[in-house]
Amino acid sequence: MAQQLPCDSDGQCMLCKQKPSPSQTLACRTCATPWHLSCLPSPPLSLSDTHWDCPDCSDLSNHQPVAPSAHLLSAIRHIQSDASLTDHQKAKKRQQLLAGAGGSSAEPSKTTDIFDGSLNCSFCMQLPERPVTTPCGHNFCLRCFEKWIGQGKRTCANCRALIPAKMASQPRINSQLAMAIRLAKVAKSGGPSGAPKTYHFVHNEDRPDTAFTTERAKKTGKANACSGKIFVTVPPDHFGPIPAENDPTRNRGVLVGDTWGDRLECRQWGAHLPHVAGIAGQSAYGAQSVALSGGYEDDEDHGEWFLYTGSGGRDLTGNKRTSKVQSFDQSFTSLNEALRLSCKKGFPVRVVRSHKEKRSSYAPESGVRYDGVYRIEKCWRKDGIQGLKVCRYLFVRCDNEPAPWTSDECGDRPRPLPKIDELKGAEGVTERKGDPSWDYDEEKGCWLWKKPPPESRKSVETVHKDGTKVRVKRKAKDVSVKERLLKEFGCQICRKVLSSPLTTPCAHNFCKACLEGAFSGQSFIRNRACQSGRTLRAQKSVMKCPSCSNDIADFLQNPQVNREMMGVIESLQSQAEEDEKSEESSDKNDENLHDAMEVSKSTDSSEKVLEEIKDSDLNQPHKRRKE
DNA sequence: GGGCCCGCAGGG
DNA sequence: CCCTGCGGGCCC
Repeated sequence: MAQQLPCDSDGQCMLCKQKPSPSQTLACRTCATPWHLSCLPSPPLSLSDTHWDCPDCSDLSNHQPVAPSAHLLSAIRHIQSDASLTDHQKAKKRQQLLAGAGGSSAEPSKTTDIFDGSLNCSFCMQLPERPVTTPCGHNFCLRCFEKWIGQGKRTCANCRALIPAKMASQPRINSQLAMAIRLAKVAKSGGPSGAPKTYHFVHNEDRPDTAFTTERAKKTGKANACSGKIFVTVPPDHFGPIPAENDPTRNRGVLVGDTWGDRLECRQWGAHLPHVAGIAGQSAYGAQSVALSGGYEDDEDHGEWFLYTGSGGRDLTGNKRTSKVQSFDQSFTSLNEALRLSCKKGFPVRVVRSHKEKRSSYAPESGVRYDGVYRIEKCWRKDGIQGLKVCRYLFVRCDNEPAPWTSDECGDRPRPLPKIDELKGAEGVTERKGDPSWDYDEEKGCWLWKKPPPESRKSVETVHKDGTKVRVKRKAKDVSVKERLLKEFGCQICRKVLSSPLTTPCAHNFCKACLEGAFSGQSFIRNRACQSGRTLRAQKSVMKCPSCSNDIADFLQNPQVNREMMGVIESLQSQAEEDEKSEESSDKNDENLHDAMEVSKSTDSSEKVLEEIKDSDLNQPHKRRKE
């Protein structure tokens, strides 16, 4: 092994004898020793990675009974950063690694079998649920750990090392370990031919930083900076997850667990746009996202559900942007009303958590993280901790991707509402009116828009390299719903409205039956035993997209029906039927003004549906889901 | 760590 | 145009 030496007390590298610049220096998270980046045998992927252990500390942890998956994670990171691999190859390598099969690559021969017990919770002896990791490198379930601390214990149950007071009072979930366990479970259950899941890793290194400061900004850095370019193409008032289709730079969308350094970077990827405010929304339209950043002491975080506090009531005199002290009652106006509207309609609300929330175990250790969509099940007002009225919201998670802190392989299922004690003293309790727009479909096994998402009231603005701005406006065309249904959702083989649509990675849509028919002469599902590169290539060469001739052999290996698209088609078809009925009735009663109005309303709403869908998220390769 | 206070973004 | 806002950097 190459010699490994850190910097000395003067900051000079003991290996190359040079004094590296701060940007070339990396501090170990465990012992805080600085290291010269370019003298490290295996430098971390990113400078902003604050979870880096120096070679001494990672060796140390390796000698201990439990290695907190440091090697495993660095191996995973290495695979993910290998630009020569396709996503599919990466997935395969990860599976090999996590299943303990050992890598064929020159990568660390040291692989950790996650199921060998070494990572287990010392209390329940199972793989930790919501894992927390002590500085001494032992893992526990959050619940088991809290129980232990609740008994007044302050030492590690495994090695008796002292647990830092900060960790005892406020343990934080090791979401990297949660993810590693999740991936390992997938690899194990999926077997060698298991589908490459849509789980992902965050590459900090490919995150452009284009925030800038103007002449008049007196403070340096991002304190008074202008926002950089918005990379995603969803309109600013877009509800719900941000799909791959609206992510032209990466073509992957914003995925649960994506983490950014600060609110400005989070903004650039569209997860939560305001760079100070905690709520994004419009009082007459709804709220799209919220940030949990610890700004309001009444907040209460339980991961899958949390109690959120509205904004306002603060004294901002003295040119302040935020304040700890409340000086007047909050009311359901402005942003608080926007949240209440999202509650009534059952819209999905994106949630980001910031490291600045110190009282939550579910907050990320650093930066701002996207945790998926939640619904607001109820809202009300109550007397806040400071004695004045605050608006309150019960958020419950309803995302198709698993939360960053869980090792469950699948996303949320509808869950019973938690019991909220403070509802007893609440005033103005508001609940949903009618069926929620975003809901769980038992048949399809996922969350989706049961009602069409609200039509965007804004345009998407793209800024070209030369600085010119282009506005992409929506245009309403006077075409029947039926006609446009065919146009937007027609199979590219049979030219009829898609039935059981498959969306290829190249974003072309076909009925399942049509595409299967097109390849009926060949083995449609590749033989599981035939995985050598040669066999693969031989079969690949004949499996091309009928529309664009792109190679779709990988996709055809396990094609999944685009359920979201299917849902929208169904909803549109029923809209079209309704329209037809309305037209019939209006033909009969065309002297009746009221009926005529109803017709125009109805047509209007179908138009809205189509407008929304046009710029929306459906034409993306379908993500795989658990059954 | 806590207090201060700035430009910016967006709602209305 | 004015008001609000769960940031962020700096100074102490």
